[in-house]
Amino acid sequence: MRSNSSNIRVRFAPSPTGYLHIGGARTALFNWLYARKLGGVFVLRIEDTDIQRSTQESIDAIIDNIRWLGLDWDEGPILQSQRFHAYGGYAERLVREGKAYISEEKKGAKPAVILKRTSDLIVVDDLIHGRVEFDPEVVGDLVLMKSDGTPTYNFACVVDDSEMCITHIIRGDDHLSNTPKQLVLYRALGLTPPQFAHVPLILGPDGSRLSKRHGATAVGQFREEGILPEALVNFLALLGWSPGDNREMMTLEHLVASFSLERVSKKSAVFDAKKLAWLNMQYFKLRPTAEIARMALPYLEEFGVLPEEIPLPRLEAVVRLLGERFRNLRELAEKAHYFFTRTVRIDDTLFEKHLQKENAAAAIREVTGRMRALEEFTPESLEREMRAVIAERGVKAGELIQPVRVAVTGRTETPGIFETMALLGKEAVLARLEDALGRCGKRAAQGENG
RNA sequence: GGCGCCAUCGUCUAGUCUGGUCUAGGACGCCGGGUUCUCAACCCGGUAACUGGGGUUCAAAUCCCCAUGGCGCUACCA
Repeated sequence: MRSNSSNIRVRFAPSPTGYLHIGGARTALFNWLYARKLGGVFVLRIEDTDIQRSTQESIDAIIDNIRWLGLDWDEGPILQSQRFHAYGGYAERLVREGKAYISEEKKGAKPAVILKRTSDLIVVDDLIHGRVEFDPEVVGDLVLMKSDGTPTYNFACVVDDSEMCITHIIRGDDHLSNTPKQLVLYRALGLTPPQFAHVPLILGPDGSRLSKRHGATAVGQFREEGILPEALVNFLALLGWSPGDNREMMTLEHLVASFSLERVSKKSAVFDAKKLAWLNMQYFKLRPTAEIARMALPYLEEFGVLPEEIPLPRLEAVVRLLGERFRNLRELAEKAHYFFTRTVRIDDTLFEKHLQKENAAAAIREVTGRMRALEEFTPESLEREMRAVIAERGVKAGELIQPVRVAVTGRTETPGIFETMALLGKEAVLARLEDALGRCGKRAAQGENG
């Protein structure tokens, strides 16, 4: 546990009924930033009172992803299910004091404990929204303990937050309507409520609350795509908050230094995947090549390249050559895998367009010959030979380079062709050029016969 | 339906509290140009917003009211 200079205590309390969501991650981040900024304590509490839907797998995944984001906690994880004993006493006390009553016996089930309604105006003093008033009638009678003997969410939440001495509850806007219920509970229990800060929701591009139908929404999915944690954290921080000085790229340290609840927006924010992609690219620029190469290894597998067929130094050279041509690791693998395969596949339309053109075969045949004679297979020597052929035939550079690019890589967009071929190596380049020439010949023969 | 929250470029936002310096700034995206063997990256340029209507005021993106719209909550789920 780290030393704390304030008595601020915040918590992140996910319910383990699924994976860690983008919205949850941002709530966790804001809580963490607040605690770290003010020297407070960050508590991780797992709200697993819904035993039907809560799973251990989900708990593990949530914890794993919080760590991956670079966040840590000072206390917990505390499982609510381990605290079932704590709630009954409070409920009994409220009954004893005449503030709650026991529901009518339903056959076969235990009676529920229900808090009687109050008539006092309920005022939420929200750190982000300011003063919000609620008619106590919207709360009505409140179930505390359900017929199955477990506490309701709002009751467990209040008891836990109080016992854990939580001073600030930072959570999603969707809970603002829950707050009057909790306030009523604090009042009934004679407890001082914590400060509330309701942060805006994260929306999908269509303006409705972000959900699965908008595509990737779980932290784990972004992780799998090859999004860097620092990029995701940075992006999330900018959703509903800004430093106010036009800064875009910020590390966790920067965020801690400049974070404040006063600068959190009231307006919900639309998740912009393109901006995330851009940020991710920016962060890739800051990562050492060797590190990126190591991270890319498993992604190459998805393209049928076995990790043992990938010498790390060679992969590093590929990553270096790729430069800024990828926005996530999956994209990197997609643009790198042809460096590791024996042959390339060129689909018909591509072949048609670039290799069936007038004189393409003849030109390729000529460069192939020149390359075969090359002692040194370097970007310089390759460029020299290619340029010679280009000059000789009086064509534009692209007219030779594009067909060669397609023949050698199977795609129209690659890093510089000379560097690409040099890295591919003489043997592979010649083999691929000859494959292409063979296919040209076959096509030509077919054309003549048919 | 009831209750609540919110409202600046397509998007994230600065500016609103403490009216004038805002002919509204930055970023992503998009469009155009440069560079160039393609694609990126990079550099230059451009596009584009104060939801509407009433007030208050010498002055309103900023304060007030109403309307409209969007979202959220309306469980013995969390």
